Amino acid sequence: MNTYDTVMKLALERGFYFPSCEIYADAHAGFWEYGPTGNNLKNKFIELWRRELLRRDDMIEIDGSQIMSKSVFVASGHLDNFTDPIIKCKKCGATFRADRFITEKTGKEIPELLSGNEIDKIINEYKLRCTRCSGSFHESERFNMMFKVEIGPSKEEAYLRPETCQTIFVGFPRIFKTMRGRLPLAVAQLGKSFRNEIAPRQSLFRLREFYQAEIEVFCNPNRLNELPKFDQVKDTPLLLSIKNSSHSVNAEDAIRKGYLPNKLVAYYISLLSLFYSKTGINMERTRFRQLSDEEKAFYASTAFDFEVETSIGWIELVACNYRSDYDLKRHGEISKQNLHVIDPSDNTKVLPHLFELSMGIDRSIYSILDHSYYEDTEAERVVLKLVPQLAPVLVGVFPLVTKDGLREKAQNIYSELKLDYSAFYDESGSIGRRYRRLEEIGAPFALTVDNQTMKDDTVTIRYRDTMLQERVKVSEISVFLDANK
RNA sequence: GCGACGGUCGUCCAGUUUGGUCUAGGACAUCAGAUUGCCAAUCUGGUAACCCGGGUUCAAAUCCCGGCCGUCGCACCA
Repeated sequence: MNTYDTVMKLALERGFYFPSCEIYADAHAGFWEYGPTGNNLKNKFIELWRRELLRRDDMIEIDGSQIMSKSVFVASGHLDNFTDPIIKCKKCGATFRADRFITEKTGKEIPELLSGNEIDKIINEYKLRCTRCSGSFHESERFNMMFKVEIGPSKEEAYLRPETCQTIFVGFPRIFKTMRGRLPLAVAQLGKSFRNEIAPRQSLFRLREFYQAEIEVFCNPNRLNELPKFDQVKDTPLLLSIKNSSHSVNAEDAIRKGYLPNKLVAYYISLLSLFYSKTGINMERTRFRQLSDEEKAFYASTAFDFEVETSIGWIELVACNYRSDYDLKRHGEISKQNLHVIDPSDNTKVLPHLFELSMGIDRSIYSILDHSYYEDTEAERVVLKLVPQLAPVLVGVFPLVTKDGLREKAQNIYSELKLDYSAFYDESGSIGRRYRRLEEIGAPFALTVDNQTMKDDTVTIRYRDTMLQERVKVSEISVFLDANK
């Protein structure tokens, strides 16, 4: 079994994640649920995100609505660009991207937004047939990857957001005013997004409903190098992949050598890198890869993907896009609102540009599990080497035996700890089995109450990775945990 | 969405070829009890599955059809 399969198995067995609606035969692909263990891990990941990115950089966080009106997506471009024209063969049912198919067969360059009628006309004109079975085609259709919803009895058209950032953009004027914003201003949001993927696959990787954590940095495009706080991160080591060649440089040199365009971009990429290095992901198996023009999203002018190498290949965890003024300009035009703000540093009116960090939470969670999974063949055990901050359970509390008052002593210790730490109590079976179960969900510490505890009020504390134990006074447990969490 | 292959306890697997002996078996996990008392020990007992729907048949886990899910390939991937 490869690591993907073993992680999948562990996820199912230990309650990390599992298919949504799985007891029903009509459950659809692309929907997954976090079980108790995975939910703890995800919550701790998010808490680390808040600490290492939002609080560190004084960002502000909002929580926007998942259903948004049609106009939002007229403005954002998703209604047009998120739609693919497709043609289906009448005979064998094969489906093709209409525009690509025509270009390939006729050599004709097709404008991206050709109407269905025009596509059908060209198909007839050139007598195009299915490449697989030579069948003729149905009339062309459009497949939109957004989920449409109907609002109220009149069924007004609206959509589930395909990316969380749109709520940040449309909320920007009020957020900026009420929070007395100054550029650059970073607004963050954690929430769900929805994409009607044609072929969702590989559990947490290609989902139809998924978590994003997005950070939108509103900035003055004329001041991208005026950023004093850049000095705090200028020595951050970065692995950059530019046009297929790798560069290991610090943030300052990355700018000097032209790999990164400016201090603002370099600053946030550095913060992101520092954040991920604290999640337990092996940073030597990551890279920031600059996207080619063909790979970039329709709104991005410069784009880097933060990628991580897992057992199923290199995976994009974060899209770092310089979106320029694309979004605010479009929302300004369509809504007819003025989205300009004053930059008090030179008293000019400016339509902010945007640099975004668009993080996939579910993929990050998988990557952390993938990099943490460890089979200790010598001790015949499976260990998730999660960093203590992310462990679903921080500490297990076990009585060595249940008699002679050890059970009650252990239960007392557990009661003392459980409000402040993710603690877990277990007295069933042998002590070794309890240790094994605990390390499979990545708990870094186990406390065991034994006979000596009753004499000197100390317990053993066992380290997950080394299996070594030492004694610590019951009164010092919190001190230990605080120092190691 | 197309194609190939697959879907049996929580997990992995046996049974499907050749319909009946399957009231579906095993291992691990899990629960209860006993025992031991610091690393998945032992013993006893228990819980627990044929993906869903239809068809053929005296009889379907097994054959047929449809759907759903999974893996892989193609396509897609803001």
